[in-house]
Amino acid sequence: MPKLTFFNLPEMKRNKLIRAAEAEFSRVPLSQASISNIVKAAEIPRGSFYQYFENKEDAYYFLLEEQWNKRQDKFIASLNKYNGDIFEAFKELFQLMLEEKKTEDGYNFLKNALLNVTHEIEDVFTRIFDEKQIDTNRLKEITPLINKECLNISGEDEFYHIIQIITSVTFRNLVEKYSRNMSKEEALENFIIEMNLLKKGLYK
Amino acid sequence: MPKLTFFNLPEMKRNKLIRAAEAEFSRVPLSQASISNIVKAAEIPRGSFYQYFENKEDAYYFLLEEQWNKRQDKFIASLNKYNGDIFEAFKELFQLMLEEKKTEDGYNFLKNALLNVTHEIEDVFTRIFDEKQIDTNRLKEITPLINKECLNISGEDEFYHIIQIITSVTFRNLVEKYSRNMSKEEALENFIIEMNLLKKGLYK
DNA sequence: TTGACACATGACATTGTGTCATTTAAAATA
DNA sequence: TATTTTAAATGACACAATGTCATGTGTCAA
Repeated sequence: MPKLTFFNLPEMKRNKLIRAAEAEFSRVPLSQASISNIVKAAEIPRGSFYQYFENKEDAYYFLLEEQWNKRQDKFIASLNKYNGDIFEAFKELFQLMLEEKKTEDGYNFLKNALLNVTHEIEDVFTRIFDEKQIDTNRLKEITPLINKECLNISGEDEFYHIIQIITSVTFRNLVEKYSRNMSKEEALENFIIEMNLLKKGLYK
Repeated sequence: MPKLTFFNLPEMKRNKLIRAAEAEFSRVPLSQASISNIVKAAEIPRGSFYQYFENKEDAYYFLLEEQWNKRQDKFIASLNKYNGDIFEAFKELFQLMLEEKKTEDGYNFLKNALLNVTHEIEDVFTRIFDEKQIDTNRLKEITPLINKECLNISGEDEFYHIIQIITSVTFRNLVEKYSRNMSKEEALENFIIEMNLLKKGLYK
Protein backbone atom coordinates (compact mmCIF):
# COMPACT_ATOMS: atom_id res chain seq x y z
CA MET A 1 0.00 0.00 0.00
CA PRO A 2 1.09 3.57 -0.63
CA LYS A 3 2.35 5.39 2.45
CA LEU A 4 0.28 7.82 4.46
CA THR A 5 2.01 10.80 2.89
CA PHE A 6 0.55 9.79 -0.45
CA PHE A 7 -3.00 9.99 0.81
CA ASN A 8 -2.27 13.29 2.55
CA LEU A 9 -1.19 14.86 -0.71
CA PRO A 10 -3.23 17.76 -2.11
CA GLU A 11 -5.67 16.31 -4.60
CA MET A 12 -4.20 17.98 -7.67
CA LYS A 13 -0.72 16.76 -6.99
CA ARG A 14 -1.93 13.26 -6.17
CA ASN A 15 -4.00 13.06 -9.34
CA LYS A 16 -1.13 14.23 -11.47
CA LEU A 17 1.03 11.52 -9.97
CA ILE A 18 -1.63 8.88 -10.52
CA ARG A 19 -2.08 9.91 -14.13
CA ALA A 20 1.68 9.83 -14.68
CA ALA A 21 1.94 6.34 -13.20
CA GLU A 22 -1.02 5.09 -15.24
CA ALA A 23 0.57 6.44 -18.39
CA GLU A 24 3.83 4.64 -17.68
CA PHE A 25 2.14 1.34 -16.82
CA SER A 26 0.09 1.66 -19.99
CA ARG A 27 3.20 2.22 -22.06
CA VAL A 28 4.99 -0.96 -20.93
CA PRO A 29 4.40 -3.86 -18.55
CA LEU A 30 5.35 -3.57 -14.92
CA SER A 31 8.79 -5.07 -15.28
CA GLN A 32 9.83 -2.51 -17.87
CA ALA A 33 8.17 0.51 -16.33
CA SER A 34 10.52 3.12 -14.94
CA ILE A 35 10.12 5.31 -11.92
CA SER A 36 12.24 7.90 -13.68
CA ASN A 37 9.56 8.32 -16.32
CA ILE A 38 6.83 8.60 -13.75
CA VAL A 39 8.52 11.33 -11.73
CA LYS A 40 9.42 13.19 -14.88
CA ALA A 41 5.80 13.23 -16.05
CA ALA A 42 4.46 14.01 -12.62
CA GLU A 43 7.06 16.74 -12.19
CA ILE A 44 8.06 15.66 -8.74
CA PRO A 45 11.59 14.95 -7.50
CA ARG A 46 12.70 11.38 -7.44
CA GLY A 47 12.99 11.29 -3.66
CA SER A 48 9.34 12.23 -3.32
CA PHE A 49 8.23 9.13 -5.13
CA TYR A 50 9.80 7.06 -2.39
CA GLN A 51 8.09 9.26 0.15
CA TYR A 52 4.75 8.06 -1.25
CA PHE A 53 5.42 4.50 -2.38
CA GLU A 54 7.68 1.68 -1.31
CA ASN A 55 8.67 1.10 -4.92
CA LYS A 56 7.34 0.60 -8.43
CA GLU A 57 5.29 -2.45 -7.49
CA ASP A 58 3.59 -0.63 -4.66
CA ALA A 59 2.30 2.03 -7.05
CA TYR A 60 1.32 -0.54 -9.64
CA TYR A 61 -0.77 -2.76 -7.40
CA PHE A 62 -2.49 0.26 -5.92
CA LEU A 63 -3.69 1.26 -9.38
CA LEU A 64 -4.54 -2.25 -10.47
CA GLU A 65 -6.62 -2.97 -7.39
CA GLU A 66 -8.41 0.33 -7.69
CA GLN A 67 -9.43 -0.49 -11.25
CA TRP A 68 -10.41 -4.03 -10.40
CA ASN A 69 -12.51 -3.27 -7.35
CA LYS A 70 -14.99 -1.36 -9.51
CA ARG A 71 -15.51 -4.43 -11.67
CA GLN A 72 -15.91 -6.70 -8.68
CA ASP A 73 -18.84 -4.62 -7.56
CA LYS A 74 -20.41 -4.87 -10.98
CA PHE A 75 -19.91 -8.64 -10.95
CA ILE A 76 -21.83 -8.94 -7.70
CA ALA A 77 -24.55 -6.74 -9.13
CA SER A 78 -24.81 -9.08 -12.12
CA LEU A 79 -25.16 -12.07 -9.85
CA ASN A 80 -28.16 -10.39 -8.27
CA LYS A 81 -29.60 -9.39 -11.62
CA TYR A 82 -29.50 -12.96 -12.93
CA ASN A 83 -30.80 -14.58 -9.74
CA GLY A 84 -27.53 -16.24 -8.92
CA ASP A 85 -26.78 -17.73 -12.33
CA ILE A 86 -23.02 -17.78 -12.16
CA PHE A 87 -22.54 -18.35 -15.88
CA GLU A 88 -24.59 -15.31 -16.78
CA ALA A 89 -22.70 -13.21 -14.25
CA PHE A 90 -19.35 -14.29 -15.66
CA LYS A 91 -20.58 -13.59 -19.16
CA GLU A 92 -21.53 -10.08 -18.18
CA LEU A 93 -18.15 -9.57 -16.50
CA PHE A 94 -16.42 -10.81 -19.63
CA GLN A 95 -18.42 -8.43 -21.80
CA LEU A 96 -17.65 -5.59 -19.44
CA MET A 97 -13.95 -6.27 -19.91
CA LEU A 98 -14.39 -6.24 -23.68
CA GLU A 99 -15.94 -2.80 -23.62
CA GLU A 100 -12.61 -1.10 -22.95
CA LYS A 101 -11.93 1.04 -26.02
CA LYS A 102 -8.50 0.98 -27.66
CA THR A 103 -8.28 4.72 -27.43
CA GLU A 104 -9.04 4.89 -23.74
CA ASP A 105 -6.34 5.10 -21.10
CA GLY A 106 -7.43 1.92 -19.41
CA TYR A 107 -7.04 -0.24 -22.49
CA ASN A 108 -3.28 -0.53 -22.55
CA PHE A 109 -3.04 -0.70 -18.80
CA LEU A 110 -5.31 -3.72 -18.82
CA LYS A 111 -3.60 -5.22 -21.83
CA ASN A 112 -0.18 -4.99 -20.23
CA ALA A 113 -1.55 -6.52 -17.06
CA LEU A 114 -3.15 -9.45 -18.85
CA LEU A 115 -0.26 -10.21 -21.16
CA ASN A 116 2.16 -10.26 -18.25
CA VAL A 117 0.26 -11.99 -15.50
CA THR A 118 2.62 -12.87 -12.76
CA HIS A 119 1.18 -14.91 -9.98
CA GLU A 120 0.78 -11.71 -7.95
CA ILE A 121 -1.22 -10.01 -10.68
CA GLU A 122 -3.47 -13.02 -11.19
CA ASP A 123 -4.06 -12.96 -7.47
CA VAL A 124 -5.49 -9.47 -7.67
CA PHE A 125 -7.94 -10.63 -10.30
CA THR A 126 -9.03 -13.80 -8.57
CA ARG A 127 -8.75 -13.15 -4.85
CA ILE A 128 -12.41 -12.22 -4.69
CA PHE A 129 -13.09 -15.97 -4.85
CA ASP A 130 -10.08 -17.21 -2.97
CA GLU A 131 -10.96 -19.37 0.03
CA LYS A 132 -7.44 -18.99 1.38
CA GLN A 133 -7.42 -15.18 1.46
CA ILE A 134 -9.92 -14.55 4.19
CA ASP A 135 -9.36 -10.80 4.40
CA THR A 136 -9.83 -9.94 0.74
CA ASN A 137 -12.20 -12.55 -0.66
CA ARG A 138 -15.88 -11.77 -0.85
CA LEU A 139 -17.22 -15.29 -0.66
CA LYS A 140 -19.50 -14.36 2.22
CA GLU A 141 -21.24 -11.92 -0.10
CA ILE A 142 -21.13 -14.14 -3.16
CA THR A 143 -21.93 -17.62 -1.91
CA PRO A 144 -25.46 -16.95 -0.65
CA LEU A 145 -26.36 -15.17 -3.90
CA ILE A 146 -25.55 -18.15 -6.03
CA ASN A 147 -28.22 -20.44 -7.32
CA LYS A 148 -26.77 -23.88 -6.66
CA GLU A 149 -29.89 -25.67 -7.80
CA CYS A 150 -28.77 -25.73 -11.37
CA LEU A 151 -25.16 -26.63 -10.61
CA ASN A 152 -24.09 -30.21 -10.95
CA ILE A 153 -22.37 -30.55 -7.59
CA SER A 154 -22.40 -33.06 -4.78
CA GLY A 155 -20.58 -31.27 -1.95
CA GLU A 156 -19.69 -27.74 -0.85
CA ASP A 157 -16.13 -28.55 -1.82
CA GLU A 158 -17.01 -28.98 -5.46
CA PHE A 159 -18.56 -25.55 -5.59
CA TYR A 160 -15.19 -23.96 -4.97
CA HIS A 161 -13.63 -25.95 -7.79
CA ILE A 162 -16.41 -24.94 -10.17
CA ILE A 163 -15.59 -21.31 -9.55
CA GLN A 164 -11.92 -22.06 -10.09
CA ILE A 165 -12.67 -23.70 -13.42
CA ILE A 166 -14.90 -20.93 -14.70
CA THR A 167 -12.39 -18.35 -13.58
CA SER A 168 -9.45 -19.95 -15.36
CA VAL A 169 -11.35 -20.36 -18.59
CA THR A 170 -12.68 -16.82 -18.48
CA PHE A 171 -9.26 -15.50 -17.73
CA ARG A 172 -7.61 -17.31 -20.59
CA ASN A 173 -10.24 -16.09 -23.00
CA LEU A 174 -9.49 -12.57 -21.90
CA VAL A 175 -5.75 -12.96 -22.33
CA GLU A 176 -6.29 -14.45 -25.74
CA LYS A 177 -8.48 -11.56 -26.77
CA TYR A 178 -5.60 -9.19 -26.16
CA SER A 179 -2.78 -11.36 -27.40
CA ARG A 180 -4.53 -12.14 -30.66
CA ASN A 181 -6.06 -8.71 -31.04
CA MET A 182 -9.46 -10.25 -31.43
CA SER A 183 -12.62 -8.28 -32.09
CA LYS A 184 -15.19 -8.00 -29.33
CA GLU A 185 -17.52 -10.25 -31.26
CA GLU A 186 -14.98 -12.96 -31.97
CA ALA A 187 -13.83 -13.03 -28.36
CA LEU A 188 -17.38 -13.28 -27.07
CA GLU A 189 -18.24 -16.04 -29.50
CA ASN A 190 -15.30 -18.17 -28.35
CA PHE A 191 -16.10 -17.49 -24.74
CA ILE A 192 -19.70 -18.61 -25.15
CA ILE A 193 -18.72 -21.81 -26.92
CA GLU A 194 -16.42 -22.70 -24.05
CA MET A 195 -18.94 -21.81 -21.37
CA ASN A 196 -21.49 -24.07 -23.04
CA LEU A 197 -18.97 -26.89 -23.19
CA LEU A 198 -18.31 -26.40 -19.50
CA LYS A 199 -22.01 -26.58 -18.74
CA LYS A 200 -22.80 -29.71 -20.66
CA GLY A 201 -19.52 -31.51 -19.89
CA LEU A 202 -16.69 -32.58 -22.09
CA TYR A 203 -17.22 -36.28 -21.76
CA LYS A 204 -19.93 -38.62 -22.96
CA MET B 1 17.24 -18.17 -31.05
CA PRO B 2 20.86 -18.10 -29.95
CA LYS B 3 23.31 -17.04 -32.65
CA LEU B 4 25.40 -19.45 -34.65
CA THR B 5 28.50 -18.73 -32.60
CA PHE B 6 26.75 -20.19 -29.59
CA PHE B 7 26.25 -23.53 -31.29
CA ASN B 8 29.83 -23.48 -32.58
CA LEU B 9 31.16 -23.16 -29.07
CA PRO B 10 33.29 -26.02 -27.68
CA GLU B 11 30.98 -28.25 -25.70
CA MET B 12 32.55 -27.59 -22.32
CA LYS B 13 32.30 -23.86 -22.64
CA ARG B 14 28.76 -24.05 -23.94
CA ASN B 15 27.66 -26.31 -21.11
CA LYS B 16 29.22 -24.09 -18.52
CA LEU B 17 27.32 -21.17 -19.98
CA ILE B 18 24.08 -23.12 -20.05
CA ARG B 19 24.51 -24.17 -16.45
CA ALA B 20 25.26 -20.61 -15.42
CA ALA B 21 22.16 -19.32 -17.18
CA GLU B 22 19.99 -22.04 -15.68
CA ALA B 23 21.28 -21.19 -12.24
CA GLU B 24 20.43 -17.53 -12.67
CA PHE B 25 16.95 -18.21 -14.05
CA SER B 26 16.36 -20.59 -11.17
CA ARG B 27 17.39 -17.97 -8.67
CA VAL B 28 14.90 -15.32 -9.86
CA PRO B 29 12.27 -14.89 -12.55
CA LEU B 30 13.24 -13.69 -16.00
CA SER B 31 12.59 -10.02 -15.34
CA GLN B 32 14.97 -9.96 -12.38
CA ALA B 33 17.67 -12.17 -13.83
CA SER B 34 20.92 -10.42 -14.61
CA ILE B 35 23.32 -11.05 -17.44
CA SER B 36 26.10 -9.86 -15.19
CA ASN B 37 25.52 -12.82 -12.89
CA ILE B 38 25.45 -15.24 -15.76
CA VAL B 39 28.73 -14.10 -17.26
CA LYS B 40 30.34 -14.06 -13.84
CA ALA B 41 29.34 -17.67 -13.17
CA ALA B 42 30.20 -18.80 -16.68
CA GLU B 43 33.52 -16.96 -16.47
CA ILE B 44 33.16 -15.36 -19.86
CA PRO B 45 33.50 -11.66 -20.68
CA ARG B 46 30.32 -9.66 -20.95
CA GLY B 47 30.78 -8.96 -24.64
CA SER B 48 30.86 -12.67 -25.37
CA PHE B 49 27.37 -13.14 -24.03
CA TYR B 50 26.12 -10.80 -26.72
CA GLN B 51 28.15 -12.75 -29.24
CA TYR B 52 26.01 -15.79 -28.43
CA PHE B 53 22.60 -14.36 -27.57
CA GLU B 54 20.55 -11.37 -28.61
CA ASN B 55 19.78 -10.65 -24.97
CA LYS B 56 18.55 -12.17 -21.73
CA GLU B 57 15.23 -13.26 -23.23
CA ASP B 58 16.93 -15.06 -26.06
CA ALA B 59 18.87 -17.22 -23.63
CA TYR B 60 15.84 -17.77 -21.44
CA TYR B 61 13.47 -18.99 -24.12
CA PHE B 62 16.14 -21.26 -25.51
CA LEU B 63 16.39 -23.03 -22.15
CA LEU B 64 12.66 -23.05 -21.52
CA GLU B 65 11.84 -24.57 -24.87
CA GLU B 66 14.55 -27.16 -24.50
CA GLN B 67 13.07 -28.28 -21.19
CA TRP B 68 9.54 -28.23 -22.46
CA ASN B 69 10.12 -30.17 -25.66
CA LYS B 70 11.08 -33.23 -23.67
CA ARG B 71 7.75 -33.17 -21.88
CA GLN B 72 5.82 -32.68 -25.09
CA ASP B 73 7.27 -35.94 -26.36
CA LYS B 74 6.22 -37.69 -23.19
CA PHE B 75 2.73 -36.26 -23.52
CA ILE B 76 2.34 -37.72 -26.98
CA ALA B 77 3.64 -41.03 -25.71
CA SER B 78 0.96 -40.97 -22.99
CA LEU B 79 -1.72 -40.33 -25.57
CA ASN B 80 -0.63 -43.51 -27.33
CA LYS B 81 -0.44 -45.45 -24.11
CA TYR B 82 -4.02 -44.58 -23.14
CA ASN B 83 -5.51 -45.10 -26.60
CA GLY B 84 -6.20 -41.45 -27.17
CA ASP B 85 -7.86 -40.67 -23.85
CA ILE B 86 -6.99 -37.04 -23.55
CA PHE B 87 -7.88 -36.78 -19.89
CA GLU B 88 -5.55 -39.61 -18.96
CA ALA B 89 -2.77 -38.08 -21.03
CA PHE B 90 -3.17 -34.73 -19.32
CA LYS B 91 -3.22 -36.43 -15.95
CA GLU B 92 0.06 -38.13 -16.71
CA LEU B 93 1.57 -34.86 -17.90
CA PHE B 94 0.41 -33.18 -14.72
CA GLN B 95 1.95 -35.92 -12.60
CA LEU B 96 5.16 -35.67 -14.56
CA MET B 97 5.36 -32.01 -13.71
CA LEU B 98 4.81 -32.80 -10.03
CA GLU B 99 7.74 -35.17 -9.98
CA GLU B 100 10.27 -32.35 -10.06
CA LYS B 101 12.10 -32.53 -6.74
CA LYS B 102 12.69 -29.38 -4.71
CA THR B 103 16.36 -30.12 -4.56
CA GLU B 104 16.78 -30.55 -8.27
CA ASP B 105 17.97 -27.76 -10.54
CA GLY B 106 14.86 -27.80 -12.66
CA TYR B 107 12.49 -27.18 -9.76
CA ASN B 108 13.11 -23.51 -9.26
CA PHE B 109 13.48 -22.85 -12.96
CA LEU B 110 10.01 -24.28 -13.51
CA LYS B 111 8.63 -22.55 -10.46
CA ASN B 112 9.87 -19.15 -11.60
CA ALA B 113 8.45 -19.76 -15.04
CA LEU B 114 5.04 -20.73 -13.73
CA LEU B 115 4.72 -17.97 -11.17
CA ASN B 116 5.61 -15.35 -13.75
CA VAL B 117 3.82 -16.46 -16.84
CA THR B 118 3.90 -13.70 -19.35
CA HIS B 119 1.93 -14.29 -22.48
CA GLU B 120 5.16 -15.31 -24.23
CA ILE B 121 5.98 -17.92 -21.62
CA GLU B 122 2.46 -19.35 -21.68
CA ASP B 123 2.83 -19.58 -25.42
CA VAL B 124 5.82 -21.87 -25.09
CA PHE B 125 3.79 -24.20 -22.88
CA THR B 126 0.68 -24.26 -25.03
CA ARG B 127 1.83 -23.81 -28.60
CA ILE B 128 1.85 -27.54 -29.13
CA PHE B 129 -1.95 -27.23 -29.39
CA ASP B 130 -2.17 -23.85 -31.02
CA GLU B 131 -4.12 -23.85 -34.28
CA LYS B 132 -2.73 -20.45 -35.14
CA GLN B 133 0.93 -21.40 -34.87
CA ILE B 134 1.27 -23.70 -37.79
CA ASP B 135 5.03 -24.08 -37.60
CA THR B 136 5.31 -25.10 -33.97
CA ASN B 137 2.07 -26.86 -33.10
CA ARG B 138 1.90 -30.61 -33.29
CA LEU B 139 -1.79 -30.98 -33.96
CA LYS B 140 -1.10 -33.13 -37.00
CA GLU B 141 0.55 -35.65 -34.70
CA ILE B 142 -1.92 -35.29 -31.87
CA THR B 143 -5.32 -35.05 -33.51
CA PRO B 144 -5.37 -38.49 -35.14
CA LEU B 145 -4.28 -40.12 -31.89
CA ILE B 146 -7.20 -38.79 -29.94
CA ASN B 147 -10.22 -40.89 -29.22
CA LYS B 148 -13.08 -38.58 -30.02
CA GLU B 149 -15.73 -41.21 -29.44
CA CYS B 150 -15.94 -40.46 -25.78
CA LEU B 151 -15.84 -36.69 -26.18
CA ASN B 152 -19.06 -34.76 -26.06
CA ILE B 153 -18.58 -32.72 -29.21
CA SER B 154 -20.65 -31.83 -32.23
CA GLY B 155 -18.11 -30.27 -34.62
CA GLU B 156 -14.38 -30.21 -35.27
CA ASP B 157 -14.38 -26.67 -33.93
CA GLU B 158 -15.48 -27.76 -30.50
CA PHE B 159 -12.57 -30.13 -30.23
CA TYR B 160 -10.14 -27.23 -30.29
CA HIS B 161 -12.03 -25.51 -27.50
CA ILE B 162 -12.02 -28.66 -25.41
CA ILE B 163 -8.26 -28.73 -25.56
CA GLN B 164 -8.15 -25.07 -24.65
CA ILE B 165 -10.31 -25.69 -21.61
CA ILE B 166 -8.35 -28.67 -20.36
CA THR B 167 -5.11 -26.79 -20.90
CA SER B 168 -6.17 -23.74 -18.92
CA VAL B 169 -7.42 -25.78 -16.00
CA THR B 170 -4.33 -27.95 -15.96
CA PHE B 171 -2.12 -24.93 -16.16
CA ARG B 172 -3.82 -23.15 -13.31
CA ASN B 173 -3.59 -26.22 -11.13
CA LEU B 174 0.10 -26.29 -11.78
CA VAL B 175 0.59 -22.64 -10.95
CA GLU B 176 -1.38 -23.10 -7.78
CA LYS B 177 0.73 -26.04 -6.76
CA TYR B 178 3.80 -23.83 -6.79
CA SER B 179 2.24 -20.66 -5.43
CA ARG B 180 0.67 -22.46 -2.50
CA ASN B 181 3.54 -24.84 -1.98
CA MET B 182 1.19 -27.77 -2.16
CA SER B 183 2.24 -31.35 -1.71
CA LYS B 184 2.23 -33.62 -4.73
CA GLU B 185 -0.75 -35.49 -3.31
CA GLU B 186 -2.83 -32.42 -2.55
CA ALA B 187 -2.18 -30.96 -5.99
CA LEU B 188 -3.12 -34.19 -7.71
CA GLU B 189 -6.29 -34.54 -5.68
CA ASN B 190 -7.48 -31.07 -6.66
CA PHE B 191 -6.57 -31.67 -10.26
CA ILE B 192 -8.57 -34.89 -10.41
CA ILE B 193 -11.64 -33.29 -8.83
CA GLU B 194 -11.58 -30.58 -11.47
CA MET B 195 -11.01 -32.97 -14.35
CA ASN B 196 -14.00 -35.00 -13.22
CA LEU B 197 -16.12 -31.88 -13.03
CA LEU B 198 -15.05 -31.02 -16.56
CA LYS B 199 -16.01 -34.46 -17.78
CA LYS B 200 -19.47 -34.59 -16.26
CA GLY B 201 -20.31 -30.92 -16.80
CA LEU B 202 -20.91 -28.11 -14.37
CA TYR B 203 -24.57 -27.64 -15.11
CA LYS B 204 -27.61 -29.76 -14.48
C1' DT C 1 53.77 -13.97 -45.51
C1' DT C 2 49.82 -11.73 -45.80
C1' DG C 3 45.07 -10.56 -45.76
C1' DA C 4 40.47 -11.71 -44.51
C1' DC C 5 37.42 -13.27 -41.44
C1' DA C 6 35.28 -14.87 -37.22
C1' DC C 7 35.39 -14.41 -32.67
C1' DA C 8 36.88 -12.47 -28.02
C1' DT C 9 37.34 -8.81 -24.90
C1' DG C 10 36.47 -5.27 -21.49
C1' DA C 11 35.95 -0.29 -21.11
C1' DC C 12 32.33 2.90 -21.74
C1' DA C 13 28.03 5.60 -22.26
C1' DT C 14 23.64 5.33 -20.67
C1' DT C 15 19.84 4.39 -17.84
C1' DG C 16 17.85 3.00 -13.87
C1' DT C 17 17.37 2.12 -8.59
C1' DG C 18 17.02 3.22 -3.71
C1' DT C 19 19.12 6.08 0.07
C1' DC C 20 20.28 9.83 2.85
C1' DA C 21 21.85 14.22 4.56
C1' DT C 22 20.00 18.53 4.17
C1' DT C 23 16.44 22.04 3.46
C1' DT C 24 11.86 23.75 3.84
C1' DA C 25 7.39 24.11 5.64
C1' DA C 26 3.93 23.42 8.87
C1' DA C 27 2.15 22.55 13.36
C1' DA C 28 2.52 22.56 18.26
C1' DT C 29 3.90 24.76 22.32
C1' DA C 30 5.54 28.25 25.33
C1' DT D 1 4.57 36.17 18.72
C1' DA D 2 8.69 33.43 19.17
C1' DT D 3 10.48 28.89 19.56
C1' DT D 4 10.61 24.15 19.13
C1' DT D 5 9.29 19.95 17.08
C1' DT D 6 7.72 17.18 13.54
C1' DA D 7 6.67 15.97 8.87
C1' DA D 8 7.62 16.33 4.19
C1' DA D 9 10.45 17.70 0.08
C1' DT D 10 14.56 17.50 -2.44
C1' DG D 11 18.34 16.13 -5.43
C1' DA D 12 23.02 14.42 -5.28
C1' DC D 13 25.06 10.08 -4.79
C1' DA D 14 26.54 5.18 -4.64
C1' DC D 15 25.62 1.24 -6.90
C1' DA D 16 24.12 -1.99 -10.46
C1' DA D 17 22.80 -3.34 -14.91
C1' DT D 18 22.45 -3.00 -20.03
C1' DG D 19 24.07 -3.05 -24.78
C1' DT D 20 27.77 -1.30 -27.84
C1' DC D 21 32.02 -0.72 -29.95
C1' DA D 22 36.87 -0.18 -30.95
C1' DT D 23 40.46 -3.05 -30.53
C1' DG D 24 42.84 -7.44 -30.00
C1' DT D 25 43.64 -12.41 -31.20
C1' DG D 26 43.89 -16.55 -33.78
C1' DT D 27 43.06 -19.38 -37.88
C1' DC D 28 43.02 -20.50 -42.57
C1' DA D 29 43.40 -19.89 -47.51
C1' DA D 30 45.89 -17.77 -51.14
